[in-house]
Amino acid sequence: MKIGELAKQSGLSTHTLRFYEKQGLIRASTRSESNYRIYSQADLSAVRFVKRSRDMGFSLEEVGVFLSIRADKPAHVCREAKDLAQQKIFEVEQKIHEMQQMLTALHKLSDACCGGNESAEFCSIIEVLDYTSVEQDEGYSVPAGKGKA
Amino acid sequence: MKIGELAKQSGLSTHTLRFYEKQGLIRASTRSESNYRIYSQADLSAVRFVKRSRDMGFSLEEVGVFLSIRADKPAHVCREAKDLAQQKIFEVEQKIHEMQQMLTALHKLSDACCGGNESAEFCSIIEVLDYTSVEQDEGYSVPAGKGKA
DNA sequence: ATAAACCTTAGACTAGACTCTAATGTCAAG
DNA sequence: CTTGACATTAGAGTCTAGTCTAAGGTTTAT
Ligand SMILES: [Zn+2]
Ligand SMILES: [Zn+2]
Ligand SMILES: [Zn+2]
Ligand SMILES: [Zn+2]
Repeated sequence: MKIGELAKQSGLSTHTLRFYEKQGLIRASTRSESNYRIYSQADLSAVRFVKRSRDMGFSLEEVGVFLSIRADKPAHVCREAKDLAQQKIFEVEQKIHEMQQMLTALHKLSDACCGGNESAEFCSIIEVLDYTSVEQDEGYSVPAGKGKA
Repeated sequence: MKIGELAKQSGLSTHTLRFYEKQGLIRASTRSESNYRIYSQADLSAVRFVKRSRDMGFSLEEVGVFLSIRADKPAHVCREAKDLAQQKIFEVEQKIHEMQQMLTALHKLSDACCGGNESAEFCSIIEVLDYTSVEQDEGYSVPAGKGKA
């Protein structure tokens, strides 16, 4: 099949497929007389392998490592693959944690504000973003802010 | 204070502060005779406002909106600020959800593999990444894979 | 007076993963 | 035979948020 068909079958764009080739990830097993890329079913499998890996959060570089393991399994050991997976689990957990921290802060921010069409003069969101625990030399004092504003 | 001092006080680099200025976010209220940026306490507050907003996940563009609300509160309404906050909450929740999906998939991937120093010939990680629900025309069948490999 | 430490500018570079363009060649259908 | 869809290449552009460099000017301390 040609690149357009592979794009359809894999859910990636032709641009992306050529880009992956340039990155050394996947290449067509043959070329036509007119130099068109001709892909086999095995090529399609490889592309899907790449896509699945990407969907799990692996970078293109990491996918490259998986591909080279896949290309010559006896030359590699399980540990190589598992290390990558566990490293990725760690990274994703870290990011989830960061985002959950953000989310907590954002909820506090949002909940304090009425969200109405009134002037933002006493808007709690701006106040909270503005608040500095130790504010000196400014004659500025943090508003009490009991209600939503 | 000069930019180096502001950097210390705010926890941002001088590079970043000049970059923020170029982005139209914060500028020194005055310049010295020798054209050095001279920042006031109010400038420091603004920079901290920016930093806090960034830490909550807002983009520089969004921070710019917050800053303009902050700069002229009566000209704005609470809804503007709250919309931004809620939109961000939505985005962060989306991302957390995606990452949790990834995490589930990654755990499945990782748990199936022994992680040992044996050949990756039957490595479950490669197998799982390779698996395609509907695989035809290839004489290829998905391995049973009961054990960790 | 001279070195260290600071400041200035414009602009280039980084990462990651695409995404698109231009200029040209090829192929199938009407 | 021409039109339109598809293909080729090298290389440039996009996005975000910095990060760094070069080539110089200024301030402070010794
Ligand atoms: Zn409000
Ligand atoms: Zn309000
Ligand atoms: Zn394994
Ligand atoms: Zn194993």
